[in-house]
Amino acid sequence: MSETKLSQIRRRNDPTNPTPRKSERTRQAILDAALKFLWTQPFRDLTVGKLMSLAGTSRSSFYQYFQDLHDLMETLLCGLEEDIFGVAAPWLQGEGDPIPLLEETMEGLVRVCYQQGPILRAVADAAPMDERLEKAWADFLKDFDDAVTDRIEQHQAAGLIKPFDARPIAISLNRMDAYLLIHHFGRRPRGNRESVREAILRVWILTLYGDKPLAESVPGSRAKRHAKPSRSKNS
Amino acid sequence: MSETKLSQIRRRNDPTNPTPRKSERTRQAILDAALKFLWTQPFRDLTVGKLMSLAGTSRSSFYQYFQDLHDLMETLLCGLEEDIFGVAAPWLQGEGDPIPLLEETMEGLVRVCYQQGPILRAVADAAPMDERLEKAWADFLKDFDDAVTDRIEQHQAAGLIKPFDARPIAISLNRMDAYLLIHHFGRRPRGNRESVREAILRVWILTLYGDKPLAESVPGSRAKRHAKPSRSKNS
DNA sequence: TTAGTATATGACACAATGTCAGAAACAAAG
DNA sequence: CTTTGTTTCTGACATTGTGTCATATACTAA
Repeated sequence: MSETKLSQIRRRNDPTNPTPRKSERTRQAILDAALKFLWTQPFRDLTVGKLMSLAGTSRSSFYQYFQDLHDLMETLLCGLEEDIFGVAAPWLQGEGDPIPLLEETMEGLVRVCYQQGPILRAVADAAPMDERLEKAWADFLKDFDDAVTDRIEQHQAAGLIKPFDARPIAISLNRMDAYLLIHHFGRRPRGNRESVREAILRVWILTLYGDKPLAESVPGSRAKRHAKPSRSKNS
Repeated sequence: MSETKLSQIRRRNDPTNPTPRKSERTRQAILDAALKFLWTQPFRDLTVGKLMSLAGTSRSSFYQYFQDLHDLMETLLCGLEEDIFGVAAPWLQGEGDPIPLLEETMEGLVRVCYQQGPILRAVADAAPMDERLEKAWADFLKDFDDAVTDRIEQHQAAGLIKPFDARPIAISLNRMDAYLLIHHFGRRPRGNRESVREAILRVWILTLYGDKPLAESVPGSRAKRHAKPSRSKNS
């Protein structure tokens, strides 16, 4: 008996298995349904009932896969965190002239958040309602604060950035990013990718490398922009 | 009959009335109870039942005074907004050397939030759960973004601040303030007033007036602080 | 004291959660 | 194809919290 059972378990857990277990398909259906819902409605309107009717199974089966809605959000957050740290690698870890690296990183950040904005928004919305999720969200932010702080300090040691207390600046920049990305990409209709990217990039460069001569090689930035920039008071 | 009725109403609405109406006392008791609760517990644990048992009346009477918990939070937010705009006046509207004005404003901001931190935190926590409150909170933030943006642009016109796009910087600074104030003063035990004040002030001055020689007149800052500042990596 | 209004209360209907025992679907072995 | 053991799904239930309403109680001014 034990051999048989073990082989079943082995097969079942094999990720290359061509026919994934039913449970995996259902689980994915729930995640897809959640995403679909959050593209058009805020997290506060999501209930287990609505979600599962979207996913096409009964309400109670939700609890086979997730403890509750916040647990589900935590799952989505984990995926997002990987993606974001992936695209942030150039500036956080790359070598060479930091400004092109920063451009690449922000380009990627905007791309990822443009695609997954609702997750960002929904997690931020849901976090205060659940202790665990609140912790996960705080850690997520803190990981970025730490990474950015370290990078600033490295660049300061290398003379690329003026010596100031790095952490508050890192926090400031990260909170602005979070606000802008959630605000513009958190729900449909989404804001303009290019303008968000440019706004974020401009502030980072100005804040960190502002005393250096600005490279005009920013891809996508219009040719001349030396006059007082158009006041972007659109909230 | 109409005279009698009117005089009652007049008396009742007179704020200088030595014996305020019962309803006013109850209303205040509810607000006090809410504040007391929020000093020690997060908004997510607040229910109408708990609140009213703290306030000393029955659960259902809550609804005579507020539509729901979010409506109550909105009331608390309004009070806070007044206080904050009050203390922010020096830098936002004052005349003269901007750095002492900024110091005064940040001193006041920290003082007010030290005293009312839980309101700030609870409103921020509760906002995503209610459309109206979300709007009120967004407006609250936007009012600040607007005011700071205007002030930066005025100082830019006067040559006190270098010419850059003011709004993203204003947003960045405001979001950092919100984060730090909520993080350190949003619940007990609260963080250190002085260190928060210094951190915020440093970033604002560095960001806005960074190219100017720094006045060492910051009240409360220790005499010499020219070496690399102690890395404040305490989250 | 009383009349009339203001305030407070308990009972109710409703919505959503999370659990559980049993039903149904599935997949491997005979 | 059937059997058998396991996985997955489901409806019913108990629980918690909300907001409303008719009615009871407590005020206040005359």
